[in-house]
Amino acid sequence: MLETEKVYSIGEVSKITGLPSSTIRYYDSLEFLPYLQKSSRGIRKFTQRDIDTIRVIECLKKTGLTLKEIQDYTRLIAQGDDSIVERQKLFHAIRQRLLNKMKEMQKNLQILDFKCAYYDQAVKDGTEKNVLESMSLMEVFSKIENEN
Amino acid sequence: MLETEKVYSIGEVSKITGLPSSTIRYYDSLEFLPYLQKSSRGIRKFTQRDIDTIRVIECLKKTGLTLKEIQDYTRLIAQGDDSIVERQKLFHAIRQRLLNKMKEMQKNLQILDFKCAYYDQAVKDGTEKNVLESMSLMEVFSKIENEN
DNA sequence: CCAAAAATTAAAGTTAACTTTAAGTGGAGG
DNA sequence: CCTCCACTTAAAGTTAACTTTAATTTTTGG
Repeated sequence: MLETEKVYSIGEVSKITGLPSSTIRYYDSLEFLPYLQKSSRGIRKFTQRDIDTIRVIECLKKTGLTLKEIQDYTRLIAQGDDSIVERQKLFHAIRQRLLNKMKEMQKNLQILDFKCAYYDQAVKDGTEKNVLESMSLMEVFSKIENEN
Repeated sequence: MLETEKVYSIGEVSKITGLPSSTIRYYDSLEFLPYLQKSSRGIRKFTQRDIDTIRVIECLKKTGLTLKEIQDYTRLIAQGDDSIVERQKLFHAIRQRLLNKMKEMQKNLQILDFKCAYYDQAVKDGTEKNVLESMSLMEVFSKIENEN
């Protein structure tokens, strides 16, 4: 029994990933899927590996990479082992980028915590007037700055 | 001694916030700065309050709100105390949105941790070939799923 | 075997969020 | 007074990341 890997159509991959088929085709046109195969008639045949690649692309997009940057990365893949050091550096840099983003999110959470507390008080009072005097956003900002 | 609050020019605010003047004007044109005053000759005079507003706008943008959504919020401000309950709800929802985003970032960090470990090993080996067999991204994905 | 559903490409269109340009005004320093 | 710099508006231009359209072809189920 020869092990034949399951292949997926673009429609199936669309359902699995939640991305429209047009987007997946668009990504393919940017050469984001270096392992993707096509049938003799030109129909795309996705394997689990291609789906994983799409998931990684989504991850990279979420950490703020542009499609141009992702393209640079997938082109490195196409170069094979010659580019592994470069790709190693790249991923460590991207990881750092995400950590910075997460730190920023923490700060934004503090601002939103303040805003929630502010409006909770305003709703209790029935007016903003008194809250404005007793709670200052500036204090939150300088607190955030000084955390460093 | 009457307390006169310091006012800033658009150029100063640009330096403080890191946003181009054109962007600040653009935000003003979208009515993002409900408290902003202009001189008799039409020159914008920013107070600390306006700068704080810009900081909050940046925070909202970072948590993923569109300018359209931010506009909806600043229009609520213009309605005064009548809209405080709505604004309270809004900020609690935005806060939840940020928390979800932060959770997603955690997942993305796990993917990037895997990618870093993968390439660290590949660089050690001098090739990807063996790593491909011993480390599977799919395991990371299913682990992430099952964390719930 | 045939109709319907799903796939293909190339090219044009869309949207959000700015950014630039053009033409002009106002105040500060020499 | 003159020049320069920072400010103004309105309108046009830009860019990224898709999305839609049109015209075909392929695959699939009865």
